[in-house]
Amino acid sequence: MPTINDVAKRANVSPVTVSRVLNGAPNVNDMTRLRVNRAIAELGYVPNIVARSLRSRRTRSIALILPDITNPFWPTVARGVEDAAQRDGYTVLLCNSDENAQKQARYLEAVISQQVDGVLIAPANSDAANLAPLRDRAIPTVVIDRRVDGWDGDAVRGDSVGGAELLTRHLIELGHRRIAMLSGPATTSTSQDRFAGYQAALQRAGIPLDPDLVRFGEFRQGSGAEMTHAVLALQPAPTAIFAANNAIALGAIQAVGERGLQVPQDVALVCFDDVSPSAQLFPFLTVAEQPAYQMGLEAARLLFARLDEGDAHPPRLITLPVRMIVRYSCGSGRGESILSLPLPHTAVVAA
Amino acid sequence: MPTINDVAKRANVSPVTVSRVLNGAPNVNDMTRLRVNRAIAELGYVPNIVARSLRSRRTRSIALILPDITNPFWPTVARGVEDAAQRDGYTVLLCNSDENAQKQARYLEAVISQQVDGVLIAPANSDAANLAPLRDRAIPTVVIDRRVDGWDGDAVRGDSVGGAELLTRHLIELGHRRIAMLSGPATTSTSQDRFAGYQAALQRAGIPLDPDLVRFGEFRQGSGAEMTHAVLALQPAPTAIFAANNAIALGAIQAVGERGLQVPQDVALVCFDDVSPSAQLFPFLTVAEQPAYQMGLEAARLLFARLDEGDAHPPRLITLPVRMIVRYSCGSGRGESILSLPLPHTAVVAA
DNA sequence: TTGTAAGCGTTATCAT
DNA sequence: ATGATAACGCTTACAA
Repeated sequence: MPTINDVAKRANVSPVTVSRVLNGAPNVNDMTRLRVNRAIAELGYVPNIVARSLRSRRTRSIALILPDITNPFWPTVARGVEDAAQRDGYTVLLCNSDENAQKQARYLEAVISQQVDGVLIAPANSDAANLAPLRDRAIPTVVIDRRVDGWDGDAVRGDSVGGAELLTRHLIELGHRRIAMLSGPATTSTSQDRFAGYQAALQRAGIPLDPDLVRFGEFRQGSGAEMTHAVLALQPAPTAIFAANNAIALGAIQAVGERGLQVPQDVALVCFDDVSPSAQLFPFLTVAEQPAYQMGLEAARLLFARLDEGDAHPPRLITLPVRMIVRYSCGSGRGESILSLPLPHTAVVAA
Repeated sequence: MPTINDVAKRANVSPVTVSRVLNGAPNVNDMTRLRVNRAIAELGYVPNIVARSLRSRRTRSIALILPDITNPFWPTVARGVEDAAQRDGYTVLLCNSDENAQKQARYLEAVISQQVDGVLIAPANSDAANLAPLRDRAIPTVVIDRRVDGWDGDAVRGDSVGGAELLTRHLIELGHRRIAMLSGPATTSTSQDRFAGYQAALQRAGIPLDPDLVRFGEFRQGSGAEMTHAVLALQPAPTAIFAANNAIALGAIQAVGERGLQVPQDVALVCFDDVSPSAQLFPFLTVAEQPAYQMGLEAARLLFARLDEGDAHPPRLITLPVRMIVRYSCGSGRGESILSLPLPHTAVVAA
């Protein structure tokens, strides 16, 4: 592996000059720059980022810590982050915490050890203690998708409360009164907020909350199936289900099928997050779609801005609008129509 | 950020001794080790991997370069890699080449620059020139899922030919004679091999190959939909479709629906790779499932073995068996039965 | 069992 | 516009 010194010798300059060329410093003679670039090409030289980072104390890398890489929502967020990072010349370390606070803690230590310049994290739960290693070292951090109690730093979230309220209201308007709410862990803010929206919609419609119809589990298909079986066994059973995310909704569809019933004929279903990429295949599934790609993009931008500016600005919170996509099929069941509504009572808020 | 020197001072030892404790060297006095560990804990010291890597010339990181992170097949592979890596204390850099040779080249340069110890790659195409930077620098590499012409290094693949033949034969046994083959880029070996298996099955059944029924596009839903529309517009139209991967199959389902038809009533469909996690939702879809998780696991193990052994062993090729899952529904369409067949003529081959 | 010295490849700083 | 020097934090090699 050729080093900067090899390049310097071949170009008859000092290593410092090569470094200047590599970093696009303005004060380099055009001829010199040419010679250096030729030497770089001839040797197939690639800078050693490890050495650069050690000296410059910046790695131009960020960590992206996600709770579940097998849920298509998160890879979409990741692509937004990647695209933003690529534009700014940052490398993304993608970590999968598996919704597990311990695994998340291990990854945090790992990426601190890797000297990442900043961290994007969708935390496994809303306990700020889990983020202490970041705060202690003053590592710029943007929290994605979820609230963390007592943490006031940069954050990007979808409007969980508003979206949940809208979905629930939709079911109510269709005539449903026994609506089950199948949610993720009670310790995540998205579970809490979507439950709050559900509760608000019921209250506004004068429908009493039946605690039996509210379940907290995991944001996974298996958990969704279990919870669905549980609520469908109730007497009387709910006529509609609100799934707090796409994986839970898939579990619901599965469980409904296992009981010899069908969505939407026998049980109505709505959910948060789209079930992409196969969304078109469920023309009956009304969803509150969060702009996943944009969420990643905005979060990364926020982080890069913070890395540039330091603590000049106060923390920023970006709340992204959620749009409800009402899908319904007509006639034979093969028709497809998508009705897309902008959410009136949400907006991008800079706090 | 405390350094190894801070720890050394607090524990009244030299930095070298701290380094020994960190790396689990055997020749350290128990009392000393205790003092050092206490100092580490008290200071909240985390080793600087950048400095360690610069000196030791090993980063304990590997790159995983995948063609499409939004296809659930690849995240599953990634989880296998991650799990193997975590066990061996390696960090995985996940890169998404987007099936794009240029983007792949940029990522290769980036991870070389990052000094990764090794690379796992599912190459965007079968041209060995794309992997030259790895070969030139003698960076241990394992090629996943796809062949690279003229590259003889470690590799892990599924049995594309056998799986394709099995799927095609299945359709033939169901009575189909006009079977469309919708594939990915002709430059990827998986497209080529699956086409070869398709061809072999037709030939064995004495069915002439109709070039109009064979299409090469991209491994994406959109491409699958386009190709489906194209072949369904033929006169006479095919009665069955073999999709070369899950995304193409989803596109086929979509396009069939858009034409007012249904799978499997109007058009039969089989595909390579499962459409997980929504597999249960398509109880009609017969697939050739590659063991994605295991593929990642084996590939990582192969790489770690290579990193340990150097070039002691000749290149190893692991071909993983593909299992065909025949799904069929009875009666109302809600029944689910899965018939799983081990593939008789495939095996793990160590070459 | 522990320590000293040197150096990994780059860039910050200061000088010319 | 270019160069000399030192330093980033750690581990290797050697010494005690």
